[in-house]
Amino acid sequence: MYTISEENYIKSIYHLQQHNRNVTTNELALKLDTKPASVTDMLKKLKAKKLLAYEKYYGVQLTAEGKKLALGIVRRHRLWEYFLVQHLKFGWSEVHEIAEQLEHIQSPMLVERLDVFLGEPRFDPHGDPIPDGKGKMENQHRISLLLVEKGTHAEICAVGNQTPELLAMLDARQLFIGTPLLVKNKYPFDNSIEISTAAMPLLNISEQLASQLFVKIINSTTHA
Amino acid sequence: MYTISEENYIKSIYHLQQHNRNVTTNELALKLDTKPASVTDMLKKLKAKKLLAYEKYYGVQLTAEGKKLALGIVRRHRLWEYFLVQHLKFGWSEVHEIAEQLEHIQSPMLVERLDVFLGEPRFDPHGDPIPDGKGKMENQHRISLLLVEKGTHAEICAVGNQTPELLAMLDARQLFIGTPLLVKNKYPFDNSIEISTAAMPLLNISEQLASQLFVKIINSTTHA
DNA sequence: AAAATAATTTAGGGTTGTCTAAAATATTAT
DNA sequence: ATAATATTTTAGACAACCCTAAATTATTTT
Repeated sequence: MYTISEENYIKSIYHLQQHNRNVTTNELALKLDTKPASVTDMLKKLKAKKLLAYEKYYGVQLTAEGKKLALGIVRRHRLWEYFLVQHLKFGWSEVHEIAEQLEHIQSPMLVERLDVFLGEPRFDPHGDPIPDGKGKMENQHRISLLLVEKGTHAEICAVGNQTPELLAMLDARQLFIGTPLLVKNKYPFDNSIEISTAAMPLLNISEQLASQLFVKIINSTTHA
Repeated sequence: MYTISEENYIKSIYHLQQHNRNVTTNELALKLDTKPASVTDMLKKLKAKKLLAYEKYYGVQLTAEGKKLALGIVRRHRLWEYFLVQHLKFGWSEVHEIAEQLEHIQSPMLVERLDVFLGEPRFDPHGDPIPDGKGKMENQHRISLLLVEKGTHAEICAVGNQTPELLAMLDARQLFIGTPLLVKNKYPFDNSIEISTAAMPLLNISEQLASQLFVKIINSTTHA
């Protein structure tokens, strides 16, 4: 089994690898709130355990085994988030911190039973897909709100990051996973977007916010 | 906040204190599966944190603050056990190990919401009382099976320890928390007891086993 | 292509919690 | 009451994980 620290490194590398092909020491130190020197130490250790390929000065990638471990951690994290929101009635912005702890509980049987208890959900409360027992996950057909054309009906299905700042902003505007919306206008001046929802008839979304909002297109009236 | 190790020490001291007024270094080392020297080190640390009173060579007792912490840990442990058995369908003999990990998750809000979700249970699946948010717990009217007289109807309400050995034995005999039984005979030769249950019409219980089984008396026909 | 800068690693050290072996203290037996 | 034994503590060390400061390597600028 692996320590909590090791698991956190593997998870962070996995997430960073989604965007950048190659993960650097500094990125990792930033993400893990630690110092580059500490990262180097741990990378050597994880390399020895064959969880990642690490070439001095040239960054890191997960091995197949490392990726498998990462997906297991992500699975646990997202299942617990689902439990916290669905059954314990936490707000979706409050659960991340607690799930960070719960994801490290060691017991394969616990994870499988939790999954069954929850009804084998495919997406967590933030709209992120939950890997199954074999590490497979569904790829939701999602697109950044920035790219949606004027006149399109869509539904929020994920958020790009889970900082408290972003989540607080969405709460205030009553924008949640599953909220339907209509893109009423797009302003090239600042790339902001004007939408309307059931709760909010007119809402201006900044470029920065829109870039973090992912939607599923319901139908388009543009070409009518 | 406290480390997992610190919490484990406090919890073990609490449990040992239930039986022995004064807890010794060796007892603790045995219970925590560690060496006496390590225990001494930790006791000094916990004394400095005012969680216990510790006099060199003369054992340990928890302070009010230490006891409060211990009750908090016991509360978390037993709530999680309840969740694991009630909702995730674990056998009552499988949950201890997992609850040992879950009890260390840090989040007061999580505990309170879990409690509400579970329906604020007063007893865990082993029949042990669950402390409430203030550390209060109900004292079930329980008595060792050894002391029950012949002809008495009773119901199992707790087990004295949770070793896998004991729990496996109870499983095999289909003896669970809540199982009603009748004491048919007591044999002074070896202090064994003969009982009958719905599933098992005639069952001999050794002195060792009976001493670990606690029951609630339903009614007595002895004086008829 | 050399110099300046940025990123990364190494060296040496701290903390927590553990260990073994030896010393100190308490308890029990005679 | 002293000797033998059991318990507990101290001393010194180790592993995991983190740190700072200095050295090394890579990248960017000129």
